[in-house]
Amino acid sequence: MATAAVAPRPAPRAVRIERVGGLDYDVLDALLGFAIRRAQLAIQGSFTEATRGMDTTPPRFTALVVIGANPGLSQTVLGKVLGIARSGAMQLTDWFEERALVERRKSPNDARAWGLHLTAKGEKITARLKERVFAQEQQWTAHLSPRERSELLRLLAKLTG
Amino acid sequence: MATAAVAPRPAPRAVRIERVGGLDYDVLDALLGFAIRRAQLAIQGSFTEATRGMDTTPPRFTALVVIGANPGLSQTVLGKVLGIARSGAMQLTDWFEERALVERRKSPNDARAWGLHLTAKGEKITARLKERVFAQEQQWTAHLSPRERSELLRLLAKLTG
DNA sequence: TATTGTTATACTCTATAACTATA
DNA sequence: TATAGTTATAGAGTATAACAATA
Repeated sequence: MATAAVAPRPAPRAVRIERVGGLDYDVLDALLGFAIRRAQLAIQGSFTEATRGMDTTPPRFTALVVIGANPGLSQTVLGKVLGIARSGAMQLTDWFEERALVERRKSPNDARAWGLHLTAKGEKITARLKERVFAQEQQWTAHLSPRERSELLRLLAKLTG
Repeated sequence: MATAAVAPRPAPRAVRIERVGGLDYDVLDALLGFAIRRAQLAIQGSFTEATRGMDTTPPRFTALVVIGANPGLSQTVLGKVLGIARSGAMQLTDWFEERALVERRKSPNDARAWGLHLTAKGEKITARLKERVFAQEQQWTAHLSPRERSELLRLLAKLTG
């Protein structure tokens, strides 16, 4: 499908919300929602730094991992995993296919659906991404003891059911 | 500035990432980044439900609270609190001013800058939003014991430094 | 009828860059 | 020179709605 080389977009700047000194944050400091939002922006910044030059984003990473672990996945299910509409999952799949990371194959069970599969190149890149993302988590959670880290993971899982 | 009544946009659907049954999430389950992303989407969904009809979003809520607690705040500082560019803080301020929630007043110290202030209407709406958001947090964190909730808050704060 | 993938379209949020007026 | 606000423009990400093929 790719008719021309696609120029990788410039790396997005790492968003870092700094706490503004001398400012009254009022109720925000007591709200879990705000704390999670801050954490999300911070980790997204770390992710961007850790994967710089690899032209990826958190949803792309998630998609590659899930397709890798579930070969033959449909686009509809991919959308559900990511929490986006089918049309978005399709565009994402197009993006991967243009770069030869993912392949669409006819589903054996359902003639309407595609089954998604990583290509050899996709496997390699996914493996490299996993390494980087793990290293980044290591670094990002360096402030926490292993016990705190797993407790945080447990509490977040409990929260989202 | 408002020349015509502004139609409130339709309430955005509450995004809810459901865990897809029978799917292998591979390394994602061990990554704090993914857990936080899930939590962020979930709480954003709850926020949307809790404030339905009030035409707000998490950044808007944050802005109103911070302006309320720090009268005379400049747009530049507002942008820093939210982690967005100055131009974005300006558009947000325009949006508030069109709805008569926030007022720009000349800063006494710096003729270049505006000082932002809540109007009486803005105060009232901010107070109502705080109530709803608190009630939502209460409900959202019902799975957690008070100890777990404060531990989660502590760990997130430690994480983002 | 319902669902999969697709196309077309639109909108929100945010960024960057250049401009102005002050500092 | 640097900074606050502004303007213009652009892009990513995602949504909705309608359609064809298949279930």
